[in-house]
Amino acid sequence: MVKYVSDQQAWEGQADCLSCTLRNSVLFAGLDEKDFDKIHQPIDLYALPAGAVLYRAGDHADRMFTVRSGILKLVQYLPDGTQRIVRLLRSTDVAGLEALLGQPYRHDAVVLHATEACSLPVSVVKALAETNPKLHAELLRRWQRALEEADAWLTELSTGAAKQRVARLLLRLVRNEESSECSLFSREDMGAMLGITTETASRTIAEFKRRSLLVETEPNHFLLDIPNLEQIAAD
Amino acid sequence: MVKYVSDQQAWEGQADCLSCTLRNSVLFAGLDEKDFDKIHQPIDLYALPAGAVLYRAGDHADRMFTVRSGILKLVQYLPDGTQRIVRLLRSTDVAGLEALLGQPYRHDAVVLHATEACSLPVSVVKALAETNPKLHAELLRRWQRALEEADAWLTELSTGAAKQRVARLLLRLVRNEESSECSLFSREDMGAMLGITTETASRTIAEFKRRSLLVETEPNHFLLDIPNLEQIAAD
DNA sequence: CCGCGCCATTGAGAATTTTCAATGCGGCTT
DNA sequence: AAGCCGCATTGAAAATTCTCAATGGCGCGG
Repeated sequence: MVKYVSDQQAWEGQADCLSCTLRNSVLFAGLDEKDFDKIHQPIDLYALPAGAVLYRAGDHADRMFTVRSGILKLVQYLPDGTQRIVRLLRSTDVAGLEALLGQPYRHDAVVLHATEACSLPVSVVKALAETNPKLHAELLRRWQRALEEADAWLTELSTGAAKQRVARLLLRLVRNEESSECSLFSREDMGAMLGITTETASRTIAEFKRRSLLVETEPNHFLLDIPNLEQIAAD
Repeated sequence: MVKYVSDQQAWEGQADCLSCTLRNSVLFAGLDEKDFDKIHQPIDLYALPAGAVLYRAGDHADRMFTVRSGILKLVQYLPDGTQRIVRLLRSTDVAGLEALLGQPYRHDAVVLHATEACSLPVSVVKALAETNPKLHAELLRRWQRALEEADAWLTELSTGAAKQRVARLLLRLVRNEESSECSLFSREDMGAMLGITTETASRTIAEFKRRSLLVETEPNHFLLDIPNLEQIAAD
């Protein structure tokens, strides 16, 4: 079931940026109280279930989104309809940077794990960026981070055998986590991330489970054997 | 044979930006005479043969480069030493944007087809960008363009069968060209661009030649049968 | 409670790609 | 002129991945 952001059920109220718990790591990290006073359009907060669509490729882009929690996929399509997931967005990431350039969105942005996101009107970000050099520098860093992610997907997730790609994806998902816990996606989505078929993704995960490289604690929720997965990822 | 940019033989003198023939399409497009007067460090022009290295991943990044002609590859490495080409840079493209953020270069930048490039000291670009909003906006557009390229490599060049990928690469190389002429790279480089082996790249090109989808006019220089290649690329 | 639909899993054969080797063709050095 | 080196090409078998199909579990709506 697909829900658009405009769906009222998703709306959770207006964000209070000043007391935001992610204040220090988020796009607006460099702003102070005076800056926030300049914001005259509401910054809405949404709670979005898996499957919800933040925006679609080609849509007129009038806002950007800061992800507070959860996971989103950015999807692109080939002429023949094949879909390719080109990036994942997680806590503190920004979706829809292209809005700043007046371009339409370039991907479908779809929720994979239930997500909380703030909606930032482009006009607000533009206005603040013009007067606040910190925000401005932060925007550049965001662009660069997106680029690094894209490059990493090419080198790590689109190169080598299926087993290596799956192992690298798993490791990437737990990186920076204290535990080795990891909650996966549908096999179809995993395939679209790795440039392999759904069946190959399924077979690989199933094999990892049989080899105890993955232990399923709840449905689609796993503990990873990191050292051995690293071995596979490396070759 | 590898030549670094510092190699004196490559140096062709200082660039005269004001009378640059690419003036309107290049990073500095929005600058006027007054802006150029503010440039106190030389903008050097280099002529680089195939194989020359503009910079290496990890190098301290103190300048950016505008490509005037030729083709460069941006290369990243996997832990096991496998190389992956993540982007190609051509006329009017900018290499080394990460220098603006004070980060080291993230790729090796290596010349594939003899290249002319201008070397822009980061300090110059930074200073100009602070006072000139046009340059500033242009920088954002460059970042976005790099991101679009990276996404396109994922969806077009790292998805589907080898034949499709090769066909898409060929078409991409002649796009925006008046003729269907196209000068290729070593099979090894093509493999590294497409995530396939050197042999598969070679076999595919050889097959295309036998099928007259490619006609070799000079060594490694081809005329393309665009409609039929598009057919293959689509499926 | 039943039936249906979605999704993960698995099987089996076909197709593709990789791997390992060998060959041949310039161009360049000695 | 001979030998060498780098590179494209090709062969053949092995390995991987895809395709097409079937099965089974699970949740949800009727």
